[in-house]
Amino acid sequence: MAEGKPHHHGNLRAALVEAGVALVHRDGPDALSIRKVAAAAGVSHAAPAHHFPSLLHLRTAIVAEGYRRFTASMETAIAEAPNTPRDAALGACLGYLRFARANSGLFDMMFGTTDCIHDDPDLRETADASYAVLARISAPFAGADPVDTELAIWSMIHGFASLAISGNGMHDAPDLEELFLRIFEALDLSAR
Amino acid sequence: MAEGKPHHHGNLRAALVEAGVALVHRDGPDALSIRKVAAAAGVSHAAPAHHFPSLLHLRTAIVAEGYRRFTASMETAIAEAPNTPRDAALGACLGYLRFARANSGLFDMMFGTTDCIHDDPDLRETADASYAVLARISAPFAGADPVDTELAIWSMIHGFASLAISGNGMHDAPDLEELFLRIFEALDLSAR
DNA sequence: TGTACATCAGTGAACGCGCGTTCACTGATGTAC
DNA sequence: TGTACATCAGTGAACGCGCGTTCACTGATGTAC
Repeated sequence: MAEGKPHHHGNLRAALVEAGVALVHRDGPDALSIRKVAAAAGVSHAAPAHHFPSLLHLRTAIVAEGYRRFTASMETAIAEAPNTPRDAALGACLGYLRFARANSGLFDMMFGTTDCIHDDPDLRETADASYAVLARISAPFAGADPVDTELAIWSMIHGFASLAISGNGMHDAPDLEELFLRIFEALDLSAR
Repeated sequence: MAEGKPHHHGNLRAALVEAGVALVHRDGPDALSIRKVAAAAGVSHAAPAHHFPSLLHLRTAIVAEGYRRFTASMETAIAEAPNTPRDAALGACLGYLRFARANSGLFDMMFGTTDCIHDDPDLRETADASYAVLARISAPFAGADPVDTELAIWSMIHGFASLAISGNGMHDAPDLEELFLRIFEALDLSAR
């Protein structure tokens, strides 16, 4: 009995984060509250205080979990098409886009103005892991300054994904991934 | 006396929008409330109800005002460098970036998950005017499908601006506009 | 094996706060006559 | 020019709500002996 249900609930902390992710998914970032999350996890509204000193801490943990899933989404898509550096870069972008579309509320918390504890070790670590994926797939195309290439690819997919989930500019696109493939062509990667 | 102070306050509606823009600028989109905006405009908290039936209406008016300033920012930057189609496109992007950096809260409301009355005629009109600027500067580079080119430029500058104001990826950049100039190079515009 | 105890996760009541909205009102404005 | 009146913007009190947080508590767990 070294693990699993060590006390009453059995890892309430993880259950709260999970409930928070679900709540943000359903009702958006602004709907997140300690009381709703506690209710969704089936505990009293005072219970979360034992795991998160404040709402800010809970939000931070949820955003960190977002980065974990974000990284996983990119890695999965990269693994599906690993043939060439270009395929890998495109794969990462498609993983990026899929995560944003499937988790728009979380995506908005991660990259919007929602404030978190930016010093939080877990948040730093999970966010850095996501950035590392982008740096890795950009490396083969690096010019004089690798950051330029990273930012070019990152800006393009981030902008596309953001616009897609906010409903701007692509109202009638039948297939967003197909559309992005064409947009991606406009990036002159090999020349750098 | 056909205009100016027609009744008590003298265009309280505009004053509330202005106060709302200032509040969002100082404290972010989540800080926006009818009561704070009324206080900032120097009226009682019940006064706004005569001009905005609900908070959603006020928010919508603020976002519409955001699009007005956004369009103006792009037009100003385009007018400063009108020599070539490429200069115009780059100018629009710099106007885009400057607006985002100077009005990050408003920018977030315009393109984030903040909900508005999307049917509102004023919002539709002001948002369409912004999109029209992007379509105009993209037109000279259009390939088979003009939307592809618009979206490529738009995704790139939108992503860059979003990442810049959220503090991701460009922590140590001394000059963001200079950095964007280099990123913009990666867009293969003439070839399309 | 049994007992006393420290630990700690979760409870439920209570707090004060800011919020959107409602409502009867006041008083200034502009107009009809 | 003066008077009665309709209009309407703004007031201040009141409402009910959901919120984060605090606090004394309960009761289960795990451990020392």
